[in-house]
Amino acid sequence: MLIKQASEITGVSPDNLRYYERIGLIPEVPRNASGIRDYDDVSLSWIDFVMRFKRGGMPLESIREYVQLALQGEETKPARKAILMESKEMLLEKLAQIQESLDVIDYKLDTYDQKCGPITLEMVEEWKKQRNL
Amino acid sequence: MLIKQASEITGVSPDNLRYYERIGLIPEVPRNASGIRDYDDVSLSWIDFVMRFKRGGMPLESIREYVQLALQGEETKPARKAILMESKEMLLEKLAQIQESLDVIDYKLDTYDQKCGPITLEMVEEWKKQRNL
DNA sequence: ATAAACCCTTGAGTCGACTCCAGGTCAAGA
DNA sequence: TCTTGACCTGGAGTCGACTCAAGGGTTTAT
Repeated sequence: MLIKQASEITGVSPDNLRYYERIGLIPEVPRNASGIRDYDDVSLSWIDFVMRFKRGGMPLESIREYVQLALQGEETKPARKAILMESKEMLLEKLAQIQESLDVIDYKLDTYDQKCGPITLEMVEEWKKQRNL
Repeated sequence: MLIKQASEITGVSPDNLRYYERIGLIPEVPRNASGIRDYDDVSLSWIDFVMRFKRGGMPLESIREYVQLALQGEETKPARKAILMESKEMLLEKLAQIQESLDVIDYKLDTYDQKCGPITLEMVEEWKKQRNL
């Protein structure tokens, strides 16, 4: 399968697919006789795997590290497990922060008619009270 | 309160506080007679407010837009409400994506001893089955 | 056999979000 | 008074993650 089709399936631009391969974020894709990339199911599943982490907000460097370890074989399992556990922590943290942002938004939306203006001293007091400061 | 203390309270570096003010992400902070920033509760609550959005992953430009509207008064309420609702959508989307990343990680961790190696064709098949592809 | 629509690599450019620096002001203590 | 340390501005530099462009090869349809 050519890069264009792989791009349509994965939603990643051809330029980006080549870029990700260049920096080792995804393993090298098989080539045909003329050196043109020929994506197969394995290539696609790597992209799918990697993009889930990327969309979760993980830095490409961490994902790259994981992928490179995976390509090196069995003896890198402990290192990979460590990365996964670290990443999980990071994502849980992110989840909590997004939840906090959502809380602020819902608060603003709920009390929209009263509270959407510039912040005033009274609002600050109310704010503090709500957070026990 | 001097910038250093404001920095300690908010966890945002002084350089960054000045930068955020420069780009209009937070409103101008009051100054003392010699032109030195003098943070008060209102300044701090703006920073707190803005940082919640930022930590949620919202682009600074969107936050800036909201803050600038809020500074312009009552007649910008509808626009601000729209931004909040848009942001909420975006954050919910992010939440879902992070949840997906976490699912992948948990899957990998659960079946660690069997599945942590390079991706194989059998794994691709299992993968597809699990996602009904 | 020529054009159109793909593909390739390498390297440069862009953009958001910092981060640092030079050169200068100001306030408090020895 | 002089040093020390924290502050100021404006601008340049950095970094991650793209994104584009130049220059060239290949395959397919007409």
